[in-house]
Amino acid sequence: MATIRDVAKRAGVSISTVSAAFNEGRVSDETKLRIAEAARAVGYAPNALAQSLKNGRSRLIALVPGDITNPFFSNWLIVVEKHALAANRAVIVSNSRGVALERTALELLAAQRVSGILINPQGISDDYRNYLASITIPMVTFDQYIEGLSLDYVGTDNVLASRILTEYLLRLGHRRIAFIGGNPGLWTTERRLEGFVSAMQRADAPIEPDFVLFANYDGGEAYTETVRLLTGVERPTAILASNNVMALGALQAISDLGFRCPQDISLTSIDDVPWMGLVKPRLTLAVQPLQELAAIAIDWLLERIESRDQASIPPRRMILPPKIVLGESCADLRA
Amino acid sequence: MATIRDVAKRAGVSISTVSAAFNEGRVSDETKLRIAEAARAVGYAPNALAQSLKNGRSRLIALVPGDITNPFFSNWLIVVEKHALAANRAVIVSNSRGVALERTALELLAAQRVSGILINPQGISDDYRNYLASITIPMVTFDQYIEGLSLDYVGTDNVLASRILTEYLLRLGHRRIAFIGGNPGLWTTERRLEGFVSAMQRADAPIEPDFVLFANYDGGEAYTETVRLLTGVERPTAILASNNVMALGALQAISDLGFRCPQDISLTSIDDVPWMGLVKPRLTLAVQPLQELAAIAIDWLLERIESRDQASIPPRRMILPPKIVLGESCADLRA
DNA sequence: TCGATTTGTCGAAACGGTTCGGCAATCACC
DNA sequence: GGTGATTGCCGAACCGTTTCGACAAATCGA
Repeated sequence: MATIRDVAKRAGVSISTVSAAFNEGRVSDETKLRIAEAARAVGYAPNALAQSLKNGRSRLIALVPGDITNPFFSNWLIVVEKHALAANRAVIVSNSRGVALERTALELLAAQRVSGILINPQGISDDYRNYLASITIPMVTFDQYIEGLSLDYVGTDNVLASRILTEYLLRLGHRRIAFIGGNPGLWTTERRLEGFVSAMQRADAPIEPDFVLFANYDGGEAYTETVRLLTGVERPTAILASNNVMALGALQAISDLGFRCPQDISLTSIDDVPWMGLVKPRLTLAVQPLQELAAIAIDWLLERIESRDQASIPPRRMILPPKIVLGESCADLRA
Repeated sequence: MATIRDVAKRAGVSISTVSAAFNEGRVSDETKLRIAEAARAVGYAPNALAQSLKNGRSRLIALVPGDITNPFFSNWLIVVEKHALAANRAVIVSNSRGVALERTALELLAAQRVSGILINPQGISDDYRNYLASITIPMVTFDQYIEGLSLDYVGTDNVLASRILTEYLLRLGHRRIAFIGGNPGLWTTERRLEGFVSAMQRADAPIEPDFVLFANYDGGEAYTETVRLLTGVERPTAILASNNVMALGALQAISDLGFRCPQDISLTSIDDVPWMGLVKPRLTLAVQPLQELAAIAIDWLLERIESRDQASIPPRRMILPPKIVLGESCADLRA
């Protein structure tokens, strides 16, 4: 690979002049031209490694999603990448699937001196929180909020999302509603549960302990839990699944057991579902405003990265309301 | 951030000894211990940038998929990441969506001196081929094969995949079969078309020119094309879509126009479909052996990266047969 | 016309590691 | 006890950039 020295030699100038020519240094137009020509001739492209080492920071932005196979996260990548590319930065993805890997991923990214991190933090231990706090790289968290950390956060109003869905079911006459949550202790899980509980309580609808389940945001586990729910003595009339893959798992269980949705059981969920139009029945959903969230997150991150003193920017929070999409998955029991 | 010098000072040794201690240099156990302690005390972690600069190559592996939102590719990432992590390397994803970005992505990766590239190359111009050939970084191509390049390649037997599906339809009595291809000129598109054509010819079934369409591996375009197909004077009795998202687009069109699948029109496709069990009817598919392909690709790449002289390894090709999954999306016309 | 600025270029010192040759001190062997 | 190999550590050079101070030449103002 050609280096700056090769270019300098060929153009008959010093390496500092070449460097100045590539950045906005003071170089005469004539010399600039000669250097550009020489660079092309030897096939020179600056070594990003050396640049980053010198600058103390690379041009890489890291995205640490929980599960890249979930379209929610892969679409985050699309948005983030578009913005990053516009700022002449590349995106490095470290899929963390599981908390153990999350720590490893962060250490690797820190070693790479990435310029910023966009993370969906799934860890909940104090240890992990302390580790996050110790990272000095600009960071924006999304989806999962970690309390007590002074980090930027963007996310959806999860309480609102599940409250709206629950109230919708209640309005349709449902009283026996089951809730399938994600991982206990996670911010989104707890908030979505909170919205469900508050709506139920306000309507004086009883919350059956057996009807509150946790399936770790996993489709397979949601399937199992739903099977149990539907084969129990007393069945719910509706299920609120707190994310897309769990909703699909639940729907699969409903279908496999020979139940019909919504005639036998209603289903509603948070998050968009891939190819929703093809899933029968079309689900009623509280969809996260993914495009907006991701755009804000990456913009905030870039702002931190480019600011002289990022510590001077106070931690910000942006919480957007979900968009409600009506489908045909909820039966009207008032008839 | 603490540097190797800080550690050296605290441990009372030279920096070369610290370096030796961290690699497999000759250092006494006692000194090693002291250094480890000092490193912990100052919070030292090697700067990957400096290491890479010195070694001339980073510990990053790049994955350049066509479209990360397609589960086919995001699952590639899962497999690749697992293997890479085991080899203590991180994966950087540069989603190339479109050919223009592909070139940019590669240039960025080259500047980062990534140690290897796993690419699904969508470009087809001579220019692009020449550019690929000029890259000296170890590289393995997958899915799309570029002729005339001495690069490793792993992929599915695309001719076989569409031939099997076509023959299956023919056996069920279909004669008027439509083919929806991806981007004209792309390897997978052409091979899948080839399999379709050869099966049709062998069965003496006529290939209607209007029944061979290209929708650029895009669900929306497939939708449009299918609408045109179904509103034409003479409708096909079956459609072979050459990837998952186009199949879903076609199915959506079928459903939106009020046709029933498979009673009114049969549908089959290549690639797995996310949450296939929930898409009604379940599709008959030729599924690519993704896990195996990705594992081979990353293993080959790691082998190249770790070999002293990667040019000495001749280019290899691995083509695996698809797995056929029977659904209920194809009607038997012989009845 | 002369001193003060500005302009264009250069050399050298970093950034944070790795690596290699050198050099005592220790060990093995006869 | 002398020779040769081994062990454990060090200093210095280097990877490919950026940046800063120095400096000659050109330009400017009065």
